[in-house]
This record gives sequence, structure tokens and C-alpha cells, in this order.
Amino acid sequence: MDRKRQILDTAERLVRTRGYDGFSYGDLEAAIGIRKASIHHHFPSKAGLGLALAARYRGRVIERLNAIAARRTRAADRLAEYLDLYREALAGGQQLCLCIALGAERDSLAPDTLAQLDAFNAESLAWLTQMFDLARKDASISQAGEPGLEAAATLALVDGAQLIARTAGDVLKFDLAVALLKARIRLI
Amino acid sequence: MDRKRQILDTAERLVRTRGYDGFSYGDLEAAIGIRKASIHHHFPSKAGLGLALAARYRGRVIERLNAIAARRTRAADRLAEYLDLYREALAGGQQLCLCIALGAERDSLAPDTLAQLDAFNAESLAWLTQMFDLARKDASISQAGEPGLEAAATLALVDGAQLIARTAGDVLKFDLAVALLKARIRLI
DNA sequence: CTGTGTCTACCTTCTGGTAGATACCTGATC
DNA sequence: GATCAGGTATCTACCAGAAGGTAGACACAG
Repeated sequence: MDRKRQILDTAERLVRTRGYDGFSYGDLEAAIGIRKASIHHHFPSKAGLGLALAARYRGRVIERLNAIAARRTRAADRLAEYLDLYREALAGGQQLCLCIALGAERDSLAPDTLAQLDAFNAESLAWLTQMFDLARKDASISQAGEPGLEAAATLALVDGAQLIARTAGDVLKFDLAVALLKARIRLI
Repeated sequence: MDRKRQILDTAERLVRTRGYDGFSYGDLEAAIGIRKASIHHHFPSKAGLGLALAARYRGRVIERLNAIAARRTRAADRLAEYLDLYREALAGGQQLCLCIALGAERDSLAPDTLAQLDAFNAESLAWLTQMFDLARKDASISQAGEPGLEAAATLALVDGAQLIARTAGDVLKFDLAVALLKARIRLI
């Protein structure tokens, strides 16, 4: 069980830095220090490993989003933490959110893995929509438009900001891209 | 010369649908109908082909952006055409902007290819900044903030919108994500 | 007769994956 | 406590095919 988690952790790091097609069982062998046949014992196929990665990542992020919503009652505070989450995921511009990395290689993925990505985006969108709904009531985010559209725009903005920052290898590009959104946060 | 262009066209389509690591000389052989040794004659290495792809793409897009700026004197009209450009590049949700596809696989690219991506983003940013500068004067885009920040946010938004639409294979996700930005366009 | 493009044939390395032997751990039995 | 069975994890050794790439021959045009 511990080994399984170690493989998932290592594979996740590799996918987020090199992409799904860009990593192999051979890379895992080198990184973990056990023969690749042993890795096949835990994850018989790469498609299965990819699915496990996507499912675990999705669950983990949704869990964190729910924790934020439980802890923060102001929409603005939720938004600030949401942006921090994506900023941290960049690891200083060295990696991407797993679902962004996978999404860019859509055609290499199994249908069930793709379904995880769709679910991830749908759940993120639902969370953001709820947040912008709340923002309309507590007025903690300025100029808040229709919640569904705000949510879609916000998701796209953070995804794009992450991609641009990662391409440049510079986390400051992320800050620049989300600066105007952040400026809409009312401090109290 | 014609063959070279055919190879570039085919390779570009492959990268934009499958990613850089996801296509091979073998794929080109199958798609074009000449042996892969012949493709190596035109592009000796895959890294060189990748660089040629990125450079050509960058030049082509910048050219189109300049054409838009020359044709359209209102900031809002430029923005509308910019959004159309990215929407069309999606090909109905079946492919990505080349620079987004490549950016997601940063670690597989040669440094000079990476430099093309950085230049592409820098030039896009400059174009958008100029557009938002213009918007401050002609007031054709509502709520226009600091041009540099608006530009960074817009670039991230369209990149993210494209990625999300591509992940879902549905161009409507793009429309949803850019709806609020589009709504800021003043019609006359 | 030289240069350009194409071909066949081949190379090495990596890819995802399998077979089968061995080591290891755990818990039941004597 | 020693012994044994059974599952779990690891190993070595291998496979077929694909990867990126090269060598050298041939065709054909100017």
C-alpha cells in the first residue's frame, strides 16, 4: 500500500513536469529504485496508472476545495485561497496542475481517464459558481456578474495563468495574470 | 520546398492534437506517404522540426495580429477578432494552439524551441497591451483597467478557455469562458 | 554530372508488458 | 517456539514493436 502511494506520487510528479507521454515505467524504475516489473505488479498497465493518478488528484483537490468552503464563509476569502491553491500547485513554475497536463494530451488518454478530467472541471466549476453566488450576497467581490459565467472565466483564467507561468518557468507570470481578479477582492 | 511545407503542416496538426511527445516520424510517414528516411532528409532531427514548427507558428500568428491591428482602429473590434482567432484555432475542440500544446510539454523541448514560445507569449502580451491602451482612449471596452494587467489576464483567459474546451472536446466551453470578456465590448 | 529527393535496409535504444523464479511476511498449526 | 502454507512483493530475463536516426543506393532534373 505504501509502495503504491510512492509510485503514484512519483508518477504524478513526472506527469506534471514531463506530461503523460513524456514519462515511462523506466523513469519510475530509476526514480523509485525498484525494477519496472515490480511497478507493473502494482499498476499492470500505464492506462490504469493514468486513471489512478487522475482519480486520486481529482479527489484530493475537491476535498481541499470543500475544506476551504467549510472554513471560509466570505466569498472573497474562498477566492483568495483558491488562487493560492493553484499558485502553490505550480511549484515555482516547475510543474502544472495534473489535470491541465493531462488535458493537453487528450488523445493519449483512456476514456475513463478523460472522464475524470471532465468531472474535475465540472466540480471546480460548481464550486466556483457557488462561490460567486455567495459573492452576490456578501458583496465581498466587486463587479460580480452572473455566477456561472464568472466561474467559467475564473477557471479558464487560473488554468491559463498556470500554463503561461509554467511555459516561462516563472511563477510571477501567474501573479501578473490574476492580479486584476485579485484586485476585485474586498478586504473586509 | 513544397514537401517541406507539407511536412510542417502535417506535423503541426499532429502536435496540436497529440502533443510533441505524442507524434513520431512514423506518424508523418503514414500521414504523408513517404518513408521516414525522406522526412529526415528535410528535417534531420525532431528537435529541429519542433523548432521550425514553433518559429513558423509564431511568425504566422504575429502576422495575423498585425493585420488585425492595421485593419481595425477600435480596440473593441481588435479584441473581438482576437477572440475569434483563438476560437477558430480550436477547430471545434479538436486541437490546441500550437504554443499551448508545446508549453505543456516544456521539458521535452529544445531551449531554442522554448525561446520561440516565450517570444510568442511576449509578443501576444505586447499586442494586447497596446490594444488595452487604445481602449482607454476610445472607451470601446468597458471597465478597462491597467493595460499591462488586462493584457496578461486576457492572454491567460483565452489560453485557459482553449485548454478547457479542448479537454472537453467542446468549443462551447470556450464561448462560456470568454462570455464576460466579450460582454465588455461596446458595440458602437 | 551534380544536386535534390526518395528509397530500402539497418542500427540502437526505449517502450509497455510478460513469465517465472525467488524472497518475504503473516498467520495458523503442531 | 518451530514449522509450514499462502499470499504479496520483488527480482532476472525476456518479448515485440516503436522510437529517433543513419548509410548507401537509385532516380531524375537542370
